[in-house]
Amino acid sequence: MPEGHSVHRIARQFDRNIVGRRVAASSPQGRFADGASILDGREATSVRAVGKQMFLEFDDVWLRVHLGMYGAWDFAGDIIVDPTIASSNGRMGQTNQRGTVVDDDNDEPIMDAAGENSLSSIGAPRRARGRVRMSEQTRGLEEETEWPPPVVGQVRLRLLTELTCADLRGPTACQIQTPDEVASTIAKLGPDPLVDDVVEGEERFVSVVRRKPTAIGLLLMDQSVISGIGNVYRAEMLFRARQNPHTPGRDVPEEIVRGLWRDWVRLLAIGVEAGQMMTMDDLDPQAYRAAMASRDDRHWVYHRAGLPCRVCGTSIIVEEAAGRKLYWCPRCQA
DNA sequence: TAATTATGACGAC
DNA sequence: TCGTCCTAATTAC
Repeated sequence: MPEGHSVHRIARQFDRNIVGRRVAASSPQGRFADGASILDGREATSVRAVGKQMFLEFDDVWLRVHLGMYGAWDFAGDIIVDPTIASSNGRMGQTNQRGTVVDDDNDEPIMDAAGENSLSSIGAPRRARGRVRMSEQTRGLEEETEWPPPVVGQVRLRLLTELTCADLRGPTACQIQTPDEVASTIAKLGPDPLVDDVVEGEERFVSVVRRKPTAIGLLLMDQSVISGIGNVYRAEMLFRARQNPHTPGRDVPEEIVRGLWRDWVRLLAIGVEAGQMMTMDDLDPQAYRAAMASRDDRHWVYHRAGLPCRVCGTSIIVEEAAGRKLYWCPRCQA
């Protein structure tokens, strides 16, 4: 599910609700029993997101989590909500003070603990009043009577504070790291606009891409070249730049490469604030609303194989590239 | 009930 | 380039 924007949002949830608190850690599923026992009873001291990975610090012990293709964190309990997170769903500038929801596949509907969806206030985040549960299945918050919440499905790791429960399932990576190991993991990653200086990041990205014979469509997905881009953003960014995915990096004009980086800076920031991958922001508001209303209609090319290109009408094509589906318009991106 | 799918990444050839 | 791992929802039969 997650590309970079989701991971930064999840890190903010940890910052609000877990950091600064002691946790009871367990592995209901059993596959992270050793790691959980190391974390159990410790206080979370900080959290970092870099690209698609999150690092949660417990003093000198770090937890590294990579959600992979279908990993997810579910939060339950009394949850302090980041006002900027809560202000998504087309209601930018408003603050839902009672609750929010984690990513579902494509967006994050907002509801509060009472099932309403229109609370608004500006200011510091407040604690949810009732006991609530956020999940992807329910797409909202619902009253929770049991505490701690019953374990549902394959929970690799459960972190429980007095108020909050965070359940991790399906991660592709979940491990304990030393500070050195964290540093080494991060050192292997390409620039992340929300972590690195954007000017330095641009230079790093441009110099690598402009040296490589590898197709630009592959380079954008390469986490050592640029952090946080996944299959959806890859396809959308290439369309926005009208770039052929097969052009070798070194043959892509420098200004286009710089444009790709700057587009990622913009899209990531928007994605983090909005809680969804907004890649059609250059559409006019009405067309945009119409596009967003339909679930299958919110991208330029992603998941649109066989459908007419929104710009030129040509059939969007899909091909397999390094085991992933690559969507693009053969005419606009000739 | 089984097959298919997914916004990822790794290691073996 | 292929197989493999991780999980759950959706679709097909």
